[in-house]
Amino acid sequence: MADPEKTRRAYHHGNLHQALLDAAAALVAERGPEGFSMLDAARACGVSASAPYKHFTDKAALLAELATLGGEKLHQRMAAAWDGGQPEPPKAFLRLGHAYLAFAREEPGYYLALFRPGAAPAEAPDPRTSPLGQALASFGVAGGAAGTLALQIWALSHGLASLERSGQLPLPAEDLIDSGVARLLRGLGTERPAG
Amino acid sequence: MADPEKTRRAYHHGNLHQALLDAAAALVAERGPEGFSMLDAARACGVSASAPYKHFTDKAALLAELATLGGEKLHQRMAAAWDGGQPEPPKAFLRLGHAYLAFAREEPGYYLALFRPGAAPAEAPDPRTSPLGQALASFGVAGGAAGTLALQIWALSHGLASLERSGQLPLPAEDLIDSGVARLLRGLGTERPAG
DNA sequence: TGTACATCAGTGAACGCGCGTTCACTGATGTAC
DNA sequence: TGTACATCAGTGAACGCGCGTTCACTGATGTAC
Repeated sequence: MADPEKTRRAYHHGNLHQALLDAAAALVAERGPEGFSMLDAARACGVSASAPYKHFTDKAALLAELATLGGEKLHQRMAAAWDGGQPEPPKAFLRLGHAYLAFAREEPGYYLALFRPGAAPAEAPDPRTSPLGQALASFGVAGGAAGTLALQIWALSHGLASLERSGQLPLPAEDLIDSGVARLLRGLGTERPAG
Repeated sequence: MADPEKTRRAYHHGNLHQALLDAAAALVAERGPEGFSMLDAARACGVSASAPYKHFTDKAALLAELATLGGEKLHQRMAAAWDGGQPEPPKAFLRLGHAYLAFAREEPGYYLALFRPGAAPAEAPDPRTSPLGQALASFGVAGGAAGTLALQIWALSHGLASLERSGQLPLPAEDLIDSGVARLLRGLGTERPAG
């Protein structure tokens, strides 16, 4: 809500652009990606209904920027969690899953905007530069198996985050992702080549 | 659109109730759970704007019934796919995952209504009577492991269906769920008891 | 330091629109006798 | 079979509302000299 670092730049409102994004994220978190209005966002910033149009051409443009920022935030969290695989890849791998869950939990507005139905997520990130891709590579998983395993881990994380959000997980998501990723990795290890 | 079996009962409109649900499912599939309006649904049925209120007290009531029906449809598909584990559990297990994906694909309106953010999904179904619970039991998976594995498979299926819906799956969801479930099962098999 | 000017973030009134919902009504159907 | 009546699904006009967006404006800030 109050970011003292930024209020210093008090030109007129200050950073209405960022304030609107923050307000929109909060509203999306509360009421879903379609349940927010430009007027709500303006009100939350203490600004007139037309002010947002000085910063976003459109409601759609605001939502799109929210999604873009969400993608960046998620990537940053994942990269920080992987941290080059320190101190050892298995530990870092577990941090990756936790980072995904934490993002969905702590930034629900950005998370929902990013995965809102109909949001084109720019392009799929290059798996080799993504934290998950690096993690798998450092485990010696390569080729087709790396691709399928990465997608399965992603889907598992995403599914757990979604089910947790809708209150349908009777067990802690962290435990489930830890043991799930471990099972996927161990299952891959004992795979017959022709499977 | 035209279900000849049902048009026979042509009392006034016929089955406006069901027609409205069908129309709403189609609209939700197109524009998301919040992107549909009662007027759209009424228009799609060729009926005045106030007619729906003879069948649903509310827009929320219509959405809630859509979600309830979605839950039943999903359960029916899963039960039919499991089919008592015939002809052998591993084969039937694969059908389970495919049934989940098929539901999300073929009934997107019901699927989205069922998992819409903020939709309270009645109560969680009893795992022992759910097709997934039966399947795990017939594999000899029981106790804590059955619970975590069931949730992991559910999350994996749900995540894959979601990612496919938003066009982020570069590989066929069926292949990923088959190999993912196999890996989870194999990984569970080689688990140390203390893990 | 002081003045003149350009910039541009924010105002507030206004618009047209579609929505959810209500209400008194109409007219087709089903039922009792 | 025929008549009288109750039921209730659907009508259409109307309401108040919040929304997205526009537009001419104002007034604070930054810049040039």
